[in-house]
Amino acid sequence: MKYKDKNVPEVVIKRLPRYYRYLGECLAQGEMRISSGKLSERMSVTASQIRQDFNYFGGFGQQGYGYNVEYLYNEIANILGLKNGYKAVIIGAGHLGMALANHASFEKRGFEITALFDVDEYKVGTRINSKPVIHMEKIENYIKENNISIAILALPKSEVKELAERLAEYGIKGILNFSSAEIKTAKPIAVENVHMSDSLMTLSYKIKLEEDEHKDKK
Amino acid sequence: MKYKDKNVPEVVIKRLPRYYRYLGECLAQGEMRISSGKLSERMSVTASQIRQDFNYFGGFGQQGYGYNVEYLYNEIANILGLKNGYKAVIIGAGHLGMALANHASFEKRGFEITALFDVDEYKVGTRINSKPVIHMEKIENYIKENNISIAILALPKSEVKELAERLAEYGIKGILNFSSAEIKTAKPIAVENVHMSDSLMTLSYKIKLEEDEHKDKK
DNA sequence: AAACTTTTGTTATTGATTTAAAATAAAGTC
DNA sequence: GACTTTATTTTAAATCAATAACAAAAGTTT
Repeated sequence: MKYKDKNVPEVVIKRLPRYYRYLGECLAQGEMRISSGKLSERMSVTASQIRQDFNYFGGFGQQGYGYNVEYLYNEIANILGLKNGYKAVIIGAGHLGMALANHASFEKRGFEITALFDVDEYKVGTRINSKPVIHMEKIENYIKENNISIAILALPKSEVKELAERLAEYGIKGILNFSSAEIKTAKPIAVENVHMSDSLMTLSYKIKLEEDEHKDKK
Repeated sequence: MKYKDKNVPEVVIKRLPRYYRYLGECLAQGEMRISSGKLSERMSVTASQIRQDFNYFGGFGQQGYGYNVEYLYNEIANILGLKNGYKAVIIGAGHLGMALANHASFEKRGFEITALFDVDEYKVGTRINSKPVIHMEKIENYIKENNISIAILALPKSEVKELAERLAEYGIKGILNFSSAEIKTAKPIAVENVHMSDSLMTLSYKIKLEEDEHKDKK
């Protein structure tokens, strides 16, 4: 049975990038092998969970030896599709779009950001981190002609909903959404949200909790 | 029993900002009351979950009536600590730091961003969205004198680990971390991570899954 | 104001995820 | 080369979270 049939829980998927990052570090430090126990210590998760997680995709380790770091690293990359060379565009060349265009880690993870899109005539025609800024009206053709899989949305909430619908029609496979808008398209596509202010609110809760606990002790 | 004693699951906390956003929209549209059923339809979660979630913090609704939108909205703000007026600084005045400084939603949610910090002499002394850019060497005093609770880290991974440790010592209560570094401080403080490239990897997985399912059908 | 409807708060049930334990296989050691 | 150790795989148990069910309370209708 291939892992595709196993219906891997979303929580497990969300842990994979973290494993991947850690293994990358191990690799950079020249470590050849690692056991679930060692990995567990460093990442402060249970060894049991690590083994279980990897087993959703078929065992990559060897009893008595552990996991071969490089092999495991590559396998996770495969699972995540990082070897597929997905191409992405950034929509919105404001501060956030620019920040994302300069964000090296996307390319480090195997994604290729080919262009930015904006409606601002002053920005169109310029380059950001060597990537061209193109006018929004050209996006349909661009996506179709260049086999773009991913749209990274760095624009205001108000414009996102309508745009997402169009992008799905143009054949975009997935959206990385930085706005606080909820995306739901007629043609269902993959969506991943990065709600920055949600994270700040969650942080706020944790701080408040900490403060309250302190107060109670008095 | 106060909700603080109930040990609310993290998953529930993470849903609160989303409820909060939705209720904000309802409020803006002048809706006075809403039932868990209605909210459930709009947000595509079960009504049961909504009621259960709110009940962790004590019932805010009334049988036969539903929830008063404004009251619930304010209660969630209280739970999340959004009324506490936490002050934050952004560390790193690069593209991302600038994007965050211009990101209106932080202030809309009750946080006050008072300054940015950087080591670049060309940036120090300027203003970004009317907030001063201050040299990093002044951060300790600034945090202590201005009662800063939150540090938003928008700088490279390599600098984050050492910095986080220092910030905890200076009395920072929570860190919103935009780098891929894992933060673990001697003095334990609240940390929330926004791993942008992790999200992209998760998205990649979903796209790949979709593509593979398509292939299998053939 | 009685009957009926709505809708919460709460308890019970089901399902998912995590942790632990047992079984197994490879690696290291003497 | 047999024996011990290490560490995975696999199965089972326990914990945690989501959903469903329902009694109680409030609102609505006649």
